[in-house]
Amino acid sequence: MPELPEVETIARQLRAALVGHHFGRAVLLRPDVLHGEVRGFARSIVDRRVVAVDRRAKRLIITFQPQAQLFFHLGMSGRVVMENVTAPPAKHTHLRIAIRGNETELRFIDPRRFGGIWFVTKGKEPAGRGMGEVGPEPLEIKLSDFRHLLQRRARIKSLLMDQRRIAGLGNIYCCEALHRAGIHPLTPAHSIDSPDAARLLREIKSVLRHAIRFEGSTYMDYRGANGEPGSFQRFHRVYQREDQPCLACQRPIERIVTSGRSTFFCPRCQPLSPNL
DNA sequence: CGCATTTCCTGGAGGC
DNA sequence: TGCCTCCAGGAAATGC
Repeated sequence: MPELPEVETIARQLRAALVGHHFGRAVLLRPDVLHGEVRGFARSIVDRRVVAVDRRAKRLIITFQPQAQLFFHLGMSGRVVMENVTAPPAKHTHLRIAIRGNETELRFIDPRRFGGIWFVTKGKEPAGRGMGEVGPEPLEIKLSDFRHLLQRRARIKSLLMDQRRIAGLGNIYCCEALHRAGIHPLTPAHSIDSPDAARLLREIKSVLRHAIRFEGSTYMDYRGANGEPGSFQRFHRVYQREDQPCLACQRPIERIVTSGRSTFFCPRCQPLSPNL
């Protein structure tokens, strides 16, 4: 489940591998993963020089000359990896792009196909499922703006998961940040007081930076662009730890479902205020 | 407005 | 061993 730290890791690795290089031949094995200006895609990108690789929200953006971009959304099981051209492609490899004068190629692999690729030119914005409007970056948002975000009735976990409000957080890092901040996931956002809001934002930033340092969390599918798993799962305090003791207080971690998602928390460290 | 439900999709887990 | 069913889950559409 690639969230902000996982996509950031892939972006950094791809940046090192791609910037300054030219795309070679592209082979789209599964055309329905490609959106945007689909017509003539392979012809459009061949021989173009990559000038930047960025991340915005959970999206990976490859920019190349002149005036064209590839957006990747990895969904649940998507991977973007650099592999040797002679290595047999994994099952569910949907796109391969050769790199000129290089033995590695870029491969997009996505078994569950919740992810996708968007190709746009002339500064146009991609649109459609997975490419909707997204809120501010959590590592850049100011405390005053974050406080403003919390002025709604929604439960804090649902709000943090809503990409239109704040970008890049998914199930893992929402659960982890809420535990570290001592806030119950079902707390109405507007009832979080000012010091707790500051604490929550601090913990969000801290857990994201820490996770980036450890190249993300690999629970099942996630791999970096170099094929290596992340190791931040070692530091998970609640995610996927149902019935295991809280690392702070020993109470068993509980799992509930909210907004259709598994949500893990410690009932002692994250009490739900009874007067709500 | 906010939340639950459904849809997309596959691999893995559990039942028998 | 193998078949079947169920389930997770990011995002968005739909219903209440």
